[in-house]
Amino acid sequence: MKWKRTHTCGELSANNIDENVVLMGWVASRRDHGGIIFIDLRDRWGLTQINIRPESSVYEEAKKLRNEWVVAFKGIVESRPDGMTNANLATGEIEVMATELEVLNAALTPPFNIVGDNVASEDLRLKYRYLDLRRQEMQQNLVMRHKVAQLARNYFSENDFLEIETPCLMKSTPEGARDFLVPSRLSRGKFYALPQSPQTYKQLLMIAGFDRYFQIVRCFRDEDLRADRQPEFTQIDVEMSFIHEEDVFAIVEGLMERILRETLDIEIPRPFSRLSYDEAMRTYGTDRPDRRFDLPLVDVSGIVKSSGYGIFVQAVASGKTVAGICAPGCASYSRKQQDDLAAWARQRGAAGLIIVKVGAGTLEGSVAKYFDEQQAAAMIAAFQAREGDLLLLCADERDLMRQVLAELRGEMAKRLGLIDDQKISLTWIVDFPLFEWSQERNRYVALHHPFTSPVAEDVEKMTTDPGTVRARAYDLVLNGLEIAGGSIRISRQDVQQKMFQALKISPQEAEQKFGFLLEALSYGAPPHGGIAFGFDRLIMILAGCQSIRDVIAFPKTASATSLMDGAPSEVDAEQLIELGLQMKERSLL
RNA sequence: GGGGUCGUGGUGCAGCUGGUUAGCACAUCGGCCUGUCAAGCCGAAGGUCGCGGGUUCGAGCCCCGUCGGCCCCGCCA
Repeated sequence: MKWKRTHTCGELSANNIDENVVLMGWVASRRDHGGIIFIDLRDRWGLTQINIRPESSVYEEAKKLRNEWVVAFKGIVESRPDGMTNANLATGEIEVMATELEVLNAALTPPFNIVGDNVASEDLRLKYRYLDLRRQEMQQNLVMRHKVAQLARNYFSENDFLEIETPCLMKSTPEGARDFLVPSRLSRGKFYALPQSPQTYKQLLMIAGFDRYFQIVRCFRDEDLRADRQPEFTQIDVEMSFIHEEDVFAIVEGLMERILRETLDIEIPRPFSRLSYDEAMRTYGTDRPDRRFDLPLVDVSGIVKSSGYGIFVQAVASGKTVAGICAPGCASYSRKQQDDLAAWARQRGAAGLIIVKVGAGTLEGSVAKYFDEQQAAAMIAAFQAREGDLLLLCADERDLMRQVLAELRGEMAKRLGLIDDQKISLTWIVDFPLFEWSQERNRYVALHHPFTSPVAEDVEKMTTDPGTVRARAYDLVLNGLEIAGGSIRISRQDVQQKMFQALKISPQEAEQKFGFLLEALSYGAPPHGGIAFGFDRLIMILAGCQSIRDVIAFPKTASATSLMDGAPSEVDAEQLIELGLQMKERSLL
């Protein structure tokens, strides 16, 4: 490299005219007119047009340049002739008249286009991730990610929080997600686990007196992937002492307010709306409703049980629920469209979908005749339906019904164009139950995690009636995605032990797995609580991406592999020997 | 573990109910062109259709298996 760069490719303007400059970057585009040659030089700050005239001493060499070559140009900033400016480019008023050129590195023709919208398939993008990341869209996503991370750091620091790092090699814990295990060489036969979250550490930091902690931290869960789930992901982890739920809400709302203002220039009303878990489940069928649109679930069991429609009557009699949503203006759906919807619902486990058209104050369609006038009016009132609407009804076990209708609600909103993608909807979900019955494990499991505090007056019921115990937990839902979740923690040892009991964790196991925490709780643990953000998901929404992979520099595929470097891979026999490990054929297990 | 979907020149896609030399766009290479900005025009090269097996006179197209990408269910406190 012969010269020192004087400017980036995004900063030259009319103010720099006549200056001698040195730019370095990648050839984004080459337009060879036979005489004059234009090169778009690209770096992460932008694009600058280089002008090479036939009389230039670098003309012959410039002819050889190809896309993605790395080059340095020395030249003079000139104003573009009238009518030749490019308003789409920050540097569009000027161009650099090349006087000297140094090729810093030639490049193979890339396997896909870096510029333009002919986007390659995702597996190819992942294999050549370093090329994919050159694309403007990906650069913008990672800039957004940095901005929000930086903003969060500043915000928490200004609010007197300390960023403290916690270990990546920790003790494996039962409950929750499957751990990634790391074999120990020094303690042969033993394993570390990578943290699913720094949950216990941040609680120990509270006990240590580091009131107001935060950390932007990598977490690991060895579970199957989704568009919004990676085996390693990042949390903004927060914990505070001597606080109540409201203190957490206030801090988080302040952060979200600032993030939305400074990234999307959106002002959001505070305080954020709140919805109890029960109400969310009743109204939307899910604990993370997308409230950018309405379309509520309406339980009409009470109305239909006295109708003449056998399916409904029997369903209600057998303890099932009949509920539905009202699809506005869909009465014009053809028989086929209706059948398709029913099939769609069956595919998701519902027994079917019963579809009723709404006329002028009446119900129409084959089912309508089973409803008398009064019942029909009650139905229409319940759904606040109008003529031309379509009622989509489901008769099933409550939880299944909710699951199906929640999905149907989202699907119909999409089809009807009810989702305003410019809109931001933030809702706190509160009043979660502490436990959830697990059919599979035949015991209660923690809905949130086993360190979540019960509501004080429910502590006694932890042993007698766990299903009714309320948790001091909360989630923050953004446009139907859970972006943060937290709780006030258990800070008393006796309550923590009750929790383990309720989860059928024996005192021995509790001692073995969580003895350190139980002991710590007995050395003066302050009341404390906090929250953790799914940082990648947050960025995904802010960047308008459909997948978390697009906001992670080097993500894994759906089968948790890295197509670029080939991880995971086999290791040398010697490495296994050192660790005291031996591979077994799957058939021998 | 299960379900769905995709896999065609370097890339993105098309390929009718299975039937002659598998199309298009971009990229690449060459030529022309002094003002373009994802330059333009002309021309060329480049694929046997992820892989294996099967059905058939004949398969990119049908069937079975397998590998890989993506989406979903289970799972993810």
